[in-house]
Amino acid sequence: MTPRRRYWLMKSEPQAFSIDDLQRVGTEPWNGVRNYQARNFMRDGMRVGDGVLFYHSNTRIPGIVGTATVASPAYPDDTQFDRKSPYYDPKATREEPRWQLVDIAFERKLSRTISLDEIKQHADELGEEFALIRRGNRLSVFPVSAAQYRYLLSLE
DNA sequence: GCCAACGTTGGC
DNA sequence: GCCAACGTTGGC
Repeated sequence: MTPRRRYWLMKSEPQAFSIDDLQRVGTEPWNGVRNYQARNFMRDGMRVGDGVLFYHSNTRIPGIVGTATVASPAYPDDTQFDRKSPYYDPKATREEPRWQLVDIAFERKLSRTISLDEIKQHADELGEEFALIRRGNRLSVFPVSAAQYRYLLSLE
């Protein structure tokens, strides 16, 4: 039996890597995640074909700008071994990698940004537990329910 | 194992 | 650029 598709939200700073960048390259290793909870979601929760809401953070109008899909199982993030990378982790070794990632494939760009501001106005429909609008939440990768995924895209 | 210091995230 | 929130580190 095919497992039910899961859904995720992934944040990226557009000046570092934007939805347009993803559209250009098609598929991208989601490197640089250095938070254990976010890593665990990628390593233990994600499966090929899962749906991803692509979110622009730390920008003039933060919000959801496109969709993508999980395109690979989790595998070690190469940047942890690279001394020249800003993501280099001296405690990680090839034998015992610490950080994992998945590949993300472009699906589509939304016709408009569904802004954080707008998302907050729909807090009731999304539920209190929706991680994006919980106070102080800084996770860059987290699960979204199928209902939340559908609802957010229905705002487009 | 506690917790102060420090670093990062990300909205504003 | 500010700063609240909060995860991580490391001394003890």
